[in-house]
Amino acid sequence: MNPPSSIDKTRVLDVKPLRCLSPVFTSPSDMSSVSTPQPSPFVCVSPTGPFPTGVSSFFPFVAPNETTQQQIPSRVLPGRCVGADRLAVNETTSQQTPTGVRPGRSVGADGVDVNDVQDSSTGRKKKKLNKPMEVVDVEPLLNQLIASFKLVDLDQVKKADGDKEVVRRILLVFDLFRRRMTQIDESRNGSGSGTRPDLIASNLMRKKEVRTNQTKRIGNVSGIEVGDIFFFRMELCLVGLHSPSMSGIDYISSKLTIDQEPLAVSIVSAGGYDDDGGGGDGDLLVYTGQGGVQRKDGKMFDQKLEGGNLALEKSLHRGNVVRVIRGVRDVANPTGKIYIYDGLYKIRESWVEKTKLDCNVFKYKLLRVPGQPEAFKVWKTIQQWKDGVASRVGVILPDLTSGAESQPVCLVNDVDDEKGPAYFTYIPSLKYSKPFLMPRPSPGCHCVGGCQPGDSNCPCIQRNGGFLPYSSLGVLMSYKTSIHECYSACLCPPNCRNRMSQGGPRVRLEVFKTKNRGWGLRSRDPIRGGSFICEYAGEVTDVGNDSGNNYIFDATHIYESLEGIPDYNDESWKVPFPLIISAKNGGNVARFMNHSCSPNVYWKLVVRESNNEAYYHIAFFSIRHIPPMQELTYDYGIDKADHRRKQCLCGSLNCRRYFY
DNA sequence: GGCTCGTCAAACGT
DNA sequence: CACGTTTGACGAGC
Repeated sequence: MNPPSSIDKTRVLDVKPLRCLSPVFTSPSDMSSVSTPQPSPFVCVSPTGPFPTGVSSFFPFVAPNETTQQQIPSRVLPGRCVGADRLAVNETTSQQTPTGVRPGRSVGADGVDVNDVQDSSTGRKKKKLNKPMEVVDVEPLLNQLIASFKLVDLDQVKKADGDKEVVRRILLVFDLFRRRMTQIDESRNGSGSGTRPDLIASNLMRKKEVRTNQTKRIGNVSGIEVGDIFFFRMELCLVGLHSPSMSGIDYISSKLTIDQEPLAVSIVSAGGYDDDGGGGDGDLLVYTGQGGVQRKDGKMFDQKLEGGNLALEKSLHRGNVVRVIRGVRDVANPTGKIYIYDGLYKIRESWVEKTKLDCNVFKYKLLRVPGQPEAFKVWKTIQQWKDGVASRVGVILPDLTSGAESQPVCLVNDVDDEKGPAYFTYIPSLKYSKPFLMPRPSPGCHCVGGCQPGDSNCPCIQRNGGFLPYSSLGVLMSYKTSIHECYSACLCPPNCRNRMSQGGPRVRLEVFKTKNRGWGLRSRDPIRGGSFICEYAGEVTDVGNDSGNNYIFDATHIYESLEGIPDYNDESWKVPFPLIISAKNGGNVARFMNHSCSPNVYWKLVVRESNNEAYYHIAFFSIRHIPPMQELTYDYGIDKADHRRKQCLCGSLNCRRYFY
């Protein structure tokens, strides 16, 4: 490890990173620079088509109830059928067992109803007093997501055998839908009602046959790479990596194999039994067979050679490979687990062991097939760095922010001998010379204990359409174009949930030297889909023709993205002025994020309002779950002027070949 | 096909 | 915070 004092940052090499942006004003003539902001209604520059002002082509996350429709009368929600189409989240349980409702579940006037939305014209509250107050009509929402991600009527081939694109879109729809249901649930019941949004989402998707890789196969599953991570068992089911919702062993039924023998296809090692994760390189796994435990009373008995145990035995004798999914505890969410696809293993031997309680259990020793990309091993290595057991090669600086961020950001180069990027000043946030003036003053909240979901009186929640935009885990749940965070006029503490982008990165990021794209950004910690990563810090500038500036974020670029969030295309453009940020002289980790045509990160507009001033910030969020050490990239968008483009080296299948 | 059963969930409460 | 409680979905097997 190099002590920071040994590095003279002013003497590091000045190498231009491969991220040359040419900011160009494409704004209409009535737009002026930041220095003289117009207190006029927001101008929506639509990049994709002539949308009428204020009307988006797609807006999936409108709460489909009457009040919302009144607020947006021009918006018709197709396929909406009150009654038959309705999904009852709590309806069945509360009606079937009206006396057996658990505490915490809102069954009446307690809690805050979703439909309890402020009427903007009268200022009065409207409350839907119909009996099924607990019913949330979420199915149309899912239908819209399925449509917008082109998953309607998947053909039989795709259902049986998927590809990377289908897998990605299915996982995206699952997580977007699940997060939105979590948001609705929290707003009604505070910390949540106990319903399982993950189960509801997967159940509905299964009914609609929005799933893939249904054909069980031995070996890798198309569209899923070794090292991919998952946060729910249901995600494994939907993409065909491991189909049982709970059981640890997946196998092909004896009816479906040629010689009537069951064959194992995948196992989940998640700590339910006394498995041995194996020391050393992490390519060994001693797996315990299933059964032998009575779930009701915890009694133990002998395991039997049937079901998954028999399938593993048969796979051993045939020498078949088995997919291994390793479950680890999620440090960021101790009640949850992360499932890592660790690739193919071969069963080497099996035996029967006596447990402490004198019961027989089956044991299977599995060895990882060599030549596969590292997956679980990466996790082990990172843990060893953390524990100080293993030292890291190529560390140039342990923290290039010099303490400006709460999490240190390591500077690493294990590729060549370059000693670091060009000198710059680390500033953690965006600098404005002048705020944007609001046409009307915007009050701060009085949530001394932090904004709480379901508090319909909180002005910050109202500005976000009646919902807190972030979950308790800090995951983005809102689909609105812009997020309105609490700011200086608010009485809530700095750790308020609605200040997510103000605390800097929460994961341990590192700036590293890529093989062919200059410096890049990645995370040592796993990142859940929808997590805040960092903002784009720098100085707001109106200099759009500084060709020597390689560190520019330009919100006036066209951001079209098929794999992004549905309303990513149009509504993100509601910046009231052409926002261009220069991070040339000063910036944060975001200035190192490279472009990709198939990115894993996207940005949203975060508005911080204080009385009649507004500050617009660019906040980056993960599009999907990102395994540790995978490079973080976003789509730089397209410059309409079509000049100064650079050759793109992102390497994705749908690469546009250039970026700006 | 309907039914039962068992299963290395996930969230919340204590 | 490790453990129990609660509510579950899925597929195998009958």
